[in-house]
Amino acid sequence: MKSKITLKDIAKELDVSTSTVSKALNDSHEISKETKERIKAYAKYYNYKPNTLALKLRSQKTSVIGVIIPEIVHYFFSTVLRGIEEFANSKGYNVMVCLSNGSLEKEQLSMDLLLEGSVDGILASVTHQTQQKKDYSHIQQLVDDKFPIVLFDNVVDDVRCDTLTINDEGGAFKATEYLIEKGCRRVALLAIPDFVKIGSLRKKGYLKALNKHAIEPDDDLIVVVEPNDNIHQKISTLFEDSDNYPDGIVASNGEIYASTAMQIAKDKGLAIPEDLSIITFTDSLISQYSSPPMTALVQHGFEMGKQAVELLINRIENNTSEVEYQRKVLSTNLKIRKSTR
Amino acid sequence: MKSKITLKDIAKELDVSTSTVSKALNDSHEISKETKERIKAYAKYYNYKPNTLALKLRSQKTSVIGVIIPEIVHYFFSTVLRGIEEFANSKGYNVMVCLSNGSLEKEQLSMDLLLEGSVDGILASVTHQTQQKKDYSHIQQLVDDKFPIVLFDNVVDDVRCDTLTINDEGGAFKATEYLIEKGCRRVALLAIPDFVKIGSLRKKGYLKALNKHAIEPDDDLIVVVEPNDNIHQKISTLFEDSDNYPDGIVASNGEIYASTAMQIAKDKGLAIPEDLSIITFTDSLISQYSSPPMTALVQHGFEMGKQAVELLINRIENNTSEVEYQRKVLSTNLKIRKSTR
DNA sequence: AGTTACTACGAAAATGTTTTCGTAATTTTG
DNA sequence: CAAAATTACGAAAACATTTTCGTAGTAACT
Repeated sequence: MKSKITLKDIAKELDVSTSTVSKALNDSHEISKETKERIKAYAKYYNYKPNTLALKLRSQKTSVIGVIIPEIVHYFFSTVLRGIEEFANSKGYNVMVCLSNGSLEKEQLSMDLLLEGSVDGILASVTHQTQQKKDYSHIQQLVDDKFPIVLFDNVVDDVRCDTLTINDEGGAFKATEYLIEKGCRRVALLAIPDFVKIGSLRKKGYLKALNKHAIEPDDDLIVVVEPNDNIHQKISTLFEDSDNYPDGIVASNGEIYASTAMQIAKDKGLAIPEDLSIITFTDSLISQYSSPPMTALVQHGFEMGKQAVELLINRIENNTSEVEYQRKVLSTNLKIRKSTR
Repeated sequence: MKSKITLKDIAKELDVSTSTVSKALNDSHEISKETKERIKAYAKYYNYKPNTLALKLRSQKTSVIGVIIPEIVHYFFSTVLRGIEEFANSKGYNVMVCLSNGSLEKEQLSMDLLLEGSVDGILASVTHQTQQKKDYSHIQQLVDDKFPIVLFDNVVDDVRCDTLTINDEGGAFKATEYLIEKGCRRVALLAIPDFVKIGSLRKKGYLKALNKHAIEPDDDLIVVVEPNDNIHQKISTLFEDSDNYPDGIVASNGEIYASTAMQIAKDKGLAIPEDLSIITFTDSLISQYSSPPMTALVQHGFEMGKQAVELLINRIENNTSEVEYQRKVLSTNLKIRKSTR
């Protein structure tokens, strides 16, 4: 790589001091017009670019935001990342991504890495494993150090820091109630294990809706899909007894599950939405392009990314470490398609 | 944020020089065992972490790789990014992402940003707009400066640098030939405009396969979908004349198009795959979860990301600026599902 | 005893900036 | 015309490291 020209080079060549050059390029009033012009012309001619590393060291600011997410090949997370990138960029920040790939260990590693002064702040969605093991020490440590951090989507309550979530409970409630209002009486829930925060919240919303409409919850209608389960087999349990098929499904764990359920139902000869209505959490391309296209709870990922950055930059720039942390909740809305009556 | 302890702090407290502290922590033989132990103990107790920025400035190395991609909410690109992240991490690099969002201007901006010394090298897939305008000056400039850069997926040939692509021509050929061998005689192509490199290559492969099997190409069977087209309407032109329906479709522009075509065909009463076979480029969740699941050309995104990083790190670390650039091509393979006979 | 070698450390330079402060030279003011 | 103010610049510190080189003191060899 071609070595770059520095302030010192310019100074030597033009027989002035580096401070003069620096000031001239920064348009300081301390420097005479002629000198400024001379220096600027020279700098421009040799395509001088200040060394970012030096600037960062000097200012003790990296202008980089670290993002830690469990996965990237994932519609919701990539949408959030898009929001993060766009908004961060508009504020003069760059984005560094670290994928935890569902592993607590990698999550901790990433934090350590980012912490070693590479970023001004961290945006993170914790992995399921972290929640399962309830090991939040790496996050707690950041908070103790007053390092700017904002948790989004899958957050932990035990740590006092800014968080941004979607209204999981409300969304599940909304979806379930919609099905009930459309006449469903046996609404099943494809659930995420309770130890995952969003899992327990969505289940809560589901139960609340049943309760409001005086429908007795039926344990057989709640299928919890664990990490290593065979999805197809697990969901098939809903369709074992042909006298007791569900007439509605809320797939709180997303479209892959919803789609699988739809396929199983079709194979059993059920018509959708006539015999069975399905609503999925998270609205990606699968739900849009399945047949029939699925009614979905849309989570505004882009908006979430944007607002998360907003919170974070606020922490970073206003040194608001003493200010009470915020817990923001984004609402979801139901996008009605053809998988519901 | 809590201010961190520095070498100087330790030195002052322990009444030695900063160089001694530095050497002690780096286990230099110049320092006596007792002094080392004293210093290390102190450093550990106060959780000393060297300031990364200072290290980077000193070593003139950021250990960061910049990635510029057109989109992130995109199965293929996110998969590539996953490969990049994982492999880069294993080599001690972090990943900075910049999204060009399909705009040449943003692409240039991102390069400028990254160039200002924030990264050791750049990995980029150029946007369609860049190829359309044939403005490669920002890339050429990097190459002229001998800045490490590797282009992947959508590359430009006019610039002499390492590239990594999938075998677009071969893939399209393979897909088309497969359909012909299964008995299709009217194979349509959903095409990307010719100015996009991968678009012209895929079309070439398609035509080659027709030629090999002595099938006369029919312009009516080649539908070029331009950026602002109404996809549904454009693809529908294939199904205007019921006497001349295609019996095979190669969706070189991906699953959304394949899926739309499938929907249109179904609406026209065609059975898939009996009446119409469909193969899609890029294999994401849509093709897996559509009904029927689609036969697809799988592009090994993860592998591409990994190899791209490999090439780049090689350039960075071995100062191989004089070495001839490489053009690697990754093969694709056909994943047979239910959308083809 | 005189030379050499080694040990254990410190001073200073180097990475590339910005910024504070000091100061000649000039200009303005009363 | 002397004092004050302004202009235009440079020296040096600061950011936090690593590394080269120098050296005092001791140990080892001939």
